[in-house]
Parts: sequence; C-alpha cells; structure tokens
Amino acid sequence: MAGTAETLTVGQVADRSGFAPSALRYYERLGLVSASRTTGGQRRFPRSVLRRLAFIRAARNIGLTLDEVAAALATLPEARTPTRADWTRLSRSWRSRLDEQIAGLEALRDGLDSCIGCGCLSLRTCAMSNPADRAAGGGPGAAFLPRTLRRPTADT
Amino acid sequence: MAGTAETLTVGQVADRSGFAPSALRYYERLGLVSASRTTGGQRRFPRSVLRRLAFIRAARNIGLTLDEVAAALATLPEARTPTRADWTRLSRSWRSRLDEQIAGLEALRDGLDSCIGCGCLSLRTCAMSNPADRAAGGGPGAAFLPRTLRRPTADT
DNA sequence: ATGGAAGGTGAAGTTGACTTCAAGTCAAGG
DNA sequence: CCTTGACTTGAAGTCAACTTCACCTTCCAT
Repeated sequence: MAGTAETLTVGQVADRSGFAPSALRYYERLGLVSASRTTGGQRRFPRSVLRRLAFIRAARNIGLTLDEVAAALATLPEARTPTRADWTRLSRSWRSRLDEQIAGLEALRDGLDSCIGCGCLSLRTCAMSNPADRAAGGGPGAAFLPRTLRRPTADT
Repeated sequence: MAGTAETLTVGQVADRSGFAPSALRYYERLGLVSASRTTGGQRRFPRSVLRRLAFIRAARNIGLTLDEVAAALATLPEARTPTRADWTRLSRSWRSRLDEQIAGLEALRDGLDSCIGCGCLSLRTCAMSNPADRAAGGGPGAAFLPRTLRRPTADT
C-alpha cells in the first residue's frame, strides 16, 4: 500500500490542505513553500508543508497579504524543524492585529448607531463616512480599520 | 463671488468628498451618481451628490461592494429627495453586517488564543486554519467572517 | 481675446491572489 | 507495453475598484 508516503504530490497536498494545485504552484513560485522534484520533474512535497500551509491559511484568514506571510515565514529557522514555540511566536502578533480590527469595526458600529440616530451622513462630521478622520469629532476614532476596510479620505 | 454655486464641478466634488475625480467619473458610469452637463459637455453635480457620496464611502468602509451599494441606492425613491428616514433605513442593515464581522473576528481571536496555547495549527482541527469549518470542533464557530476574511477550505 | 488650469473621452494599466489555458510529459495499474 | 489520470510549463485571463494615459476641449480671470 502507498497510503502513507514520505512525500506528497500536489494533488495530495491540495486534497489535504484545501488549496488548489494552482495555488500551491503559485506559492512555490513565491517561495512560501518548497518541494523537491522527481527525476521526471514532478513536485514532491514534504509532509511539513501541511503545517506551513495551515499557517498560511490562518494568516490569510486574519488578513495578512502573501508578502506579509512570506516575511513571517522568513523568520523561521532554516536549519531545524520549526518548533511549537516558533509557530507560537509568529501567531502571537496576530492577536493585536485582530484586536485592532475588532476595535475598528466596533468604532464603526458605534458611529453607525449615532448616524442612525441623527441621519446625518455628513461628509465632514459623520463618523461613518470619516471613520479615521481626526476632524471627525476629536476622539482618536477608528484608528485601525483593517486594511480591507480602510479607505483614504483624501490625499491631495 | 462664485463661492456657493448651485452645482459643483468634478474638482469641487472631489475636494469636498475626498473621492478622486476619476472615481467620480467611474461612479457616474456605474450609475451610482449622476450629473448634468454644461453645453460644453462638462459635468455639473447637484449638491445632493455629496450626501450620496457620504453614503457610498460609509458603505465601502463597512465592506459593501459597489454592486451592493448600487442595489441599496436603487431602493431610494427617484421622485423625491431622500429623507433622513430613507438613509436611516439603508444604513440600518449595516448594523447586523458589522455585528457579523465583529463576531467573526472575535471567534478568530478566540481560536487564536487556543492555538497559541496548543501550538497546533493543525489543518483538520485548528480553529485558526479552519475558521468556518463545521468539523473544526462541533461549535458553530466563526460562521460569518467578513467576505474579505473568508477563504474556502475546499470545494472539490 | 486668450492662456492655462480644469475637464472631457476611451482604452489600457494596476494590484493581489490566484485560475485557466494550451500543449505536452510522467507514473503506475493492468 | 500501454493507457489514462495526474502532472508539467509559461502565458494569459479574472475580479474589483479604480488610476493613468494620450490627446483634445472648455471655462473663465485677466
């Protein structure tokens, strides 16, 4: 039986990780994962790629770009297998990132509540349309909206 | 003085709204805003466009796509000037959307806390890499991650 | 009347994260 | 040996939301 091989084909990794084969090749090009090759040129991934991919998916879920993921992965030791402490260190910084995102959304929600009350939606004063604008009301406001939710108010 | 005109040029709207002129033209093409034209073909926006743009920015900040914004704006009455109640109705639905996003992020954060504890990052069982996976642990989990944070786990 | 800032257009470019395609190659069960 | 499914590559396509470009026209203060 070939049920438990030492290395995995793209298809196997795709099945186990949930990433499409094309994504795995893409990640390899970006250097996020690496694979050896058979004599015929086909990829053979070490099983450790699954943990790496789990990290990548989690990071993506939190909103990191692949560039940021790459930077994080670059801090892993090359020589030895990453330990639990290594992974923990990497994911610890996500905590504050998530806190920031949550705080941003909560600020937005609070602003929304006041907007529903006043119906203003004023460009200059409404917290909803100016979530990060220091002119919005004096308070620091939603200083840390997740990047996906942030919109520059102006930049001229 | 021409300080307070009845209509506004793209440049003026851009300055007051914070949207780039190119974005305003784009929005006009999509039908999100409309403008009359001078005999020479230049746009002249009614002042009411500023409120519309405030709505658009707020909606975008919350994560709506322009398609969704268009759908929301389409429910405004064409005949009369939208009232405060109209705008309020539109923004009320955002509240639950924000709540969902916040809940999703909080679930992610809780999962992260447990992951930091266990260092697992297991593809099959870790809440971080499987935030919406019903197999993640039995609980409903982070059922409603914001679209920007959602990633299909697999679809084959 | 005029000069230069501001505005007009359609087409193409940008970014991020992939996917899809075309055309050919490898691996392994029968 | 042969078939067939899985794999290979580079290039191009996709999506959202705009921006940039090239080139031409309009507006209005002097």
